[in-house]
Amino acid sequence: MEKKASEKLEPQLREHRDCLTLTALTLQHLPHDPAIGRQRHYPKGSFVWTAETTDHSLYFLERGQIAIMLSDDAGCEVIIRVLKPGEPFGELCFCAERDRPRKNCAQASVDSMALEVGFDDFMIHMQQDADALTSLAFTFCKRLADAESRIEVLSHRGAEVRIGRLLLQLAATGGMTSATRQGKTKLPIGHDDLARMAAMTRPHVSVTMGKLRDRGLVHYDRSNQLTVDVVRLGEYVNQKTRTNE
Amino acid sequence: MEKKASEKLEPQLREHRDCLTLTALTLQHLPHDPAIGRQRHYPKGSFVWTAETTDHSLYFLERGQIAIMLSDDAGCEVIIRVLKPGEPFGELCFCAERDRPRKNCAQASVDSMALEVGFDDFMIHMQQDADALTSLAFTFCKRLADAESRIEVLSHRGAEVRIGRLLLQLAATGGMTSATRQGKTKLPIGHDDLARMAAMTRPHVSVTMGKLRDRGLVHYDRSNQLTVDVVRLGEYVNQKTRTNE
DNA sequence: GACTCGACGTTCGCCCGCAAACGTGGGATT
DNA sequence: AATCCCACGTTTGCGGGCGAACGTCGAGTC
Repeated sequence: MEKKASEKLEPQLREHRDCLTLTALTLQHLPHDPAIGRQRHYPKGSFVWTAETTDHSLYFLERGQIAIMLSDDAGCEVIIRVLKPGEPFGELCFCAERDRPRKNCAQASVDSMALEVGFDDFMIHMQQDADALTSLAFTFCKRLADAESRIEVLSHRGAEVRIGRLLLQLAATGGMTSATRQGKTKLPIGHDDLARMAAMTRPHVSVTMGKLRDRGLVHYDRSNQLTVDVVRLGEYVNQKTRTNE
Repeated sequence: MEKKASEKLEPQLREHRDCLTLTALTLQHLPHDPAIGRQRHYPKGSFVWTAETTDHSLYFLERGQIAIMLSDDAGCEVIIRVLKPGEPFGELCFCAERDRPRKNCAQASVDSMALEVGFDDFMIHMQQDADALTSLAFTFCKRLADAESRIEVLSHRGAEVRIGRLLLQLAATGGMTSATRQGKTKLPIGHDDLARMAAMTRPHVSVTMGKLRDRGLVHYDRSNQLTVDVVRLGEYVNQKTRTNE
């Protein structure tokens, strides 16, 4: 019974984090061979690829931060995923895109370094290294779960629930584990990025965040990072969801 | 130049379909050993698992149709994915769910048969069969692409664009390939299911579909299945997206 | 053929998310 | 210290999506 508190909070999350640490594909699964890829530098704001890019490669982020976003006709608006160092990205198989006119694009949100690997080289290595292949499958699995979480977020039309669930998802996956206390999670993210993730306008995000802050579910101000009270926000969002359905 | 017409329409889709046919994990990748799993029967409307189910297994659909949906507190509302015979489903790794109070659930939309396989048995087989493991990775990849398409669909708030893009996605992935002509795709789906996929209300879907039908972009009536004019609908949706941004 | 059932259609009023424009404060640069 | 720049805040009018309730048509059942 000594694990009661953490079990009550997030038993599956704990298991999930262990799983990720152990099995997700990272830069370390690649052979330490300089010939395996080419190191590239991406200044802040530059694109690794855009909707117009035709050649598909794989990348492993070495330093910095890359955001995968949907490239609207009017520019890249919706953020699908944000990558941290070590993670692979790119068109991980040629299946990734359909015949739709839009594709995604990848933009460096800070100054970044990435290793570009040819798809064929990568597949050859995957077929030779069963551990790496297993890790690749788990990486896909994790991202699929993330994507389905995003689908859940976007399936809610109400602003508070939508932002609330997005914050909960970010706290569960990308959040700084170094919480001040149980259930408080810091999120290094601005309203602008939240708006692009929730497919909302930035002012509306500010209004909604203000409401959540007034209720004491999140904390932030001009000089302090966003902190989410996961437990209370979760309760509020669930109650709000129930009453609206 | 003899492939000009099809290339112009959907070059990547063709490649993608080949890719799927060749590499996606299906029932045929399992060893033909009756001890590998247990065959189960699911009557129409019954659940393979619900939000309350605690044990996680893998399933391969043998006959019928299963829908994976988000289990809202007020029941299952949003359809994430619809499976066809041969496809695997279930908690494909224990990472699938986070600490969020909601989980997904699986409901048989018609009378169905599925093979239940233990996770451990499955993983053992995956580690012994490199081809199956590669196929598993491609299956995840395909579903990740599908999920990201859904994110794109749900990121649009306008009803016509939202329904239009959903129809285009369904036509590109699940649609009957047997088109009457180039660019016309039949979709065996009702307004009710469309509403659950687009996270809209059923009446609003009917209104929106009526508008699209008036414009000649889709065709259907009380006794004829839905047919989508992929090319014209794509043009309309893109134009509509541009003017609104 | 009368019945039921399920799927599609229609209307109306409320609410809320969006757009646009402007205001405010803090931190970094000079 | 003055400046610029960026992130967050706030307001108003408007459009449209939602909810609810009801209507209509076709198909299968007996």
